[in-house]
Amino acid sequence: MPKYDDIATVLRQRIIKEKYPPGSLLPNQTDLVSEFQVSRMTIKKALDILASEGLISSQRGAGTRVLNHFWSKDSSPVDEYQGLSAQMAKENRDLRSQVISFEVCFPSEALQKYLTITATQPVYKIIRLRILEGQPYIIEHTYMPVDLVSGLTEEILKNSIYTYLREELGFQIAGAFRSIQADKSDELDQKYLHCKLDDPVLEVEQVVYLQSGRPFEYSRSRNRYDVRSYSVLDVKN
Amino acid sequence: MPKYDDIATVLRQRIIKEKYPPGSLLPNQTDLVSEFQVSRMTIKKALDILASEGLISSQRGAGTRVLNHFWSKDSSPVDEYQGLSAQMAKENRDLRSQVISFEVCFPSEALQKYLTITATQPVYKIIRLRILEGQPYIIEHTYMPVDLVSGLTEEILKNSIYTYLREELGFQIAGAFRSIQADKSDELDQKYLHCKLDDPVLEVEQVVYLQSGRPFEYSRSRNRYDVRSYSVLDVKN
DNA sequence: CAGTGGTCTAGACCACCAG
DNA sequence: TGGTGGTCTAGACCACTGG
Repeated sequence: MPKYDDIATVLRQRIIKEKYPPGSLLPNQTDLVSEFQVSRMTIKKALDILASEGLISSQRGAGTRVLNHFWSKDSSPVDEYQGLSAQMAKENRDLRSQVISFEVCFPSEALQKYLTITATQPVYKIIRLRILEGQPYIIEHTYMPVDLVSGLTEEILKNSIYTYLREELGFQIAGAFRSIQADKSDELDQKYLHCKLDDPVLEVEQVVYLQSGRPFEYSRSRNRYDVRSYSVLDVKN
Repeated sequence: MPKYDDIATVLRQRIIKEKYPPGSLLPNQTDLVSEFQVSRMTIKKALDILASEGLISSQRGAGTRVLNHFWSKDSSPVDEYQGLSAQMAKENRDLRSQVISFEVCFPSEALQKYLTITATQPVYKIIRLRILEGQPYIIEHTYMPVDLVSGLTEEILKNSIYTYLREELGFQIAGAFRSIQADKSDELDQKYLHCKLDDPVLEVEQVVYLQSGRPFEYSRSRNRYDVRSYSVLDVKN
């Protein structure tokens, strides 16, 4: 673990414990250099991490201040996605998956564009209902190219696709591009999420990329509107 | 402008023009050092920028690869918010604002928590309809502490609050915390956004912070579900 | 194993903000 | 004007990947 991560962790704790209270100035970078016995660039990197977490904000000439936050805990960060299973496991919550359908087909034109494949490269088409602590939670429509993601079984779908991809296939994920919108509920939503006819759904569309640069998943997650919201931190510079 | 920004701009252009095609390796960092005649740390910073934009992905031992994306342009990045006026002005789109109500009141308990103020500190309570190219677009419910944001007038509300805050009051914005959810439309939405009874809305809640660490705005933007979606780029490391 | 990217240093200069 | 953070260098060592 890099030094700047350790230093960021120490400083983060001080901010949380209000040793550096909201609105106050942090010690200047030269003082932090003396305290941690590292070079100033390393201190700067640690501060950059905290700034990207929205904890502090630095200004030339002035100093580095602790920001003063409220943040809601029941919102899921939209940019910390390692698969829903991993996210819920981290919070020790019981997540089950029910496979609604599991097929193979040729991709539509839109899907060809998303996954950068041709019309004749087959894709898995998976629909799963995710059940959180006994309550219907999300319907996921997932598409993956068969040549890339081989050997999927119902058994894997019932557990975690992402665990399989990481641990069995050695996938390394570079990131994802997501789009969030509201929609009217469709028949599937009503049947499985127990939405009422006029209930809206919150839909998250995503394309996920490997470190090789290849997209390997396109999915649409349809969330009950009353149980889930997404949060984003927007930090300048 | 820092050197790393210039270098990032040059490399970004090469990626866009496919001098470095999707999936290919970039020249290694030592080669880039020779080409640009800067130190390796500077090259690294330039590459970090491109990585944070989702254009490339680096791996120890292997190299730095160009990612292969498609991304939709009709989605608004959720983390590039300088106020709606500024955003639309940049795209040369005609945005008007109709003031639905403009009052002063004491804050609710929730609002006290969001804005870190007491029950007796008055706040502006503003409801505006934003009209894009003649079409009703968003209803914004905005709350700001009167002691911090002084001198608001209807005239300012009809144009851009953010321009006023930046240019007249000298506000420097550190960032914002947002939460996105779907909701059923209420009477105001139906009346002003011309939603049908069973149309959903996409709601973005946000608290915006100054560089001093103080929150100065809490707002809820209610968007017609069929005209707007938000996009997020999620990059690992 | 050679080659890659990640980290780190000890300085230096500069731009900016405050009093 | 003194103190702050932002940038930049020219090296160095290390961890990891791939053949």
